[in-house]
Amino acid sequence: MNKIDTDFLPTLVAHIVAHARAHGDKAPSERELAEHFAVSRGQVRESLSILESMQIIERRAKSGIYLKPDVAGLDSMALFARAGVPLLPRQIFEAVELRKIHEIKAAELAALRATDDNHSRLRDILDQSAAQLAKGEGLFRLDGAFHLEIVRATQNEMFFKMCQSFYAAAEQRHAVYFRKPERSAKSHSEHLQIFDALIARDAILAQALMNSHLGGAQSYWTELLDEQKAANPLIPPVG
Amino acid sequence: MNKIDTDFLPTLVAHIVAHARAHGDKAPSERELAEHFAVSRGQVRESLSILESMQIIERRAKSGIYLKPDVAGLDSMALFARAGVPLLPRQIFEAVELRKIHEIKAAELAALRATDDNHSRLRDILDQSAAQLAKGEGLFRLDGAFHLEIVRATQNEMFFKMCQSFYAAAEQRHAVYFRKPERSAKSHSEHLQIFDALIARDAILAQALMNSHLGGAQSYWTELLDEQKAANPLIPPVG
DNA sequence: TGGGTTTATCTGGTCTAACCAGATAGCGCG
DNA sequence: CGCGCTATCTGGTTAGACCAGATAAACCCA
Repeated sequence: MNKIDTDFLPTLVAHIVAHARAHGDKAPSERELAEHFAVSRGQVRESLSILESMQIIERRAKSGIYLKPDVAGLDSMALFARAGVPLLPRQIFEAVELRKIHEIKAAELAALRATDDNHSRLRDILDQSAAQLAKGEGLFRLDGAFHLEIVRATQNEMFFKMCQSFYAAAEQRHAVYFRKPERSAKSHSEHLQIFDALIARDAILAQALMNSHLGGAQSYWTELLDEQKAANPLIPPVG
Repeated sequence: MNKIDTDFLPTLVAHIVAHARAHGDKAPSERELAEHFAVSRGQVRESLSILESMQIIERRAKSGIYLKPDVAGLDSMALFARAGVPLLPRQIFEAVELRKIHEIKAAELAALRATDDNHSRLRDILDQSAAQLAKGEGLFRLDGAFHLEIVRATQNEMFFKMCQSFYAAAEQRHAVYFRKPERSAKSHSEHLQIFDALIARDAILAQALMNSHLGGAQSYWTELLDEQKAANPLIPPVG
């Protein structure tokens, strides 16, 4: 029973969100949370202080804990994803847009700066992807790995960490996306093209290829969100 | 004595960093920290859990608290800045590069999406800047405000929050930069040009102007870091 | 019945005092 | 000198208590 379980935070978030939805943004009290999860109040307070630092909740002295309605940070998004809390369409749109901005530039920089090590890591991922496709399985994790490896090749650690959060937050959605086999195949062939551009150190081409590669994904999400909006104009207020 | 003072975290970080520097990455024990800051161990643990969630420290059960040597996150950078802990040259380089990537794209999107409200906010800032310059004072905060307002005009909240962290982390360095009056004047005139491009909704021009505007800053930092490196090849290991 | 006031309860904020068990270092023995 | 034992330290975790402001329920008066 060492330390607090690493997935206690997501569980806590899920619980708080569920409760807050039904009680006007108000979360259960610290004492209630402690009892519910069978831990001490101290443990709960530690976790809550993290959530507060992420701007997910607000603690009003002597009043209660309130779920903030406008979560937009990178880390908090990833946490919500792990907690299984759906994001607002607006948040997905913003995240997809940001991801595109980042990765297009990453492709350019990667073409210029990638080391042999970066190249071989990318090649490995592509090989695994090919094998996966041959077995009739979707890409999913390998897709994310490929994209992140490109960001790593920019040699900018901060860049890499930021993009990691994007993928952490989008994991579930990507899993859904890659359920259709033809998407995996298309993605893979585009990855191969991008890889060639990186090897050739053609920054312009790499950038352009990444642009169209991600453009497909972006329009996919845009259309999906439009459909959802049309089908259900009442958007649930999701932190 | 409500809650924990909002600047307790920076103070704690500064203390931990100072101690860890001298003791091989090892921070004082929780009990020592509690005594030093005259608070209970619970308070210390709450703060430490936040630092751990930011990847600034590592808590090894029954062993101690260790300062992580490779802090690269956005929030942690901002916290270090508030704590007065200098960043590694590499981190500054990375942050400056990322900031440039973000803001160039922001200028483009802002040209396309800025509302009348965004325009008038920008105009206000420029007016204040002109007044400040007329009084012979440097820009500094108004420079950051202008840049952030452009990001806000992209209508992408997540984008805005991310860039806020950049400025929080860079505040001190910007203060130094703008000590030279001619830099404020140059910056202001470039801001005016960018503003005109935004009003004209010329995304291409806005992007290009922002590129050269930030290019100046980037080369400034690059040169400065090169000088430092030449003068002191021994780079202090700064979280 | 309506409105204002009193009161009892709840809540976060904070502290103290423990216990546990593994990590760690110091000591002593061989 | 090196090995092993032991006392100490450390984070992890809990229980219980007190404070004072926020909150809402109960109450009372007009």
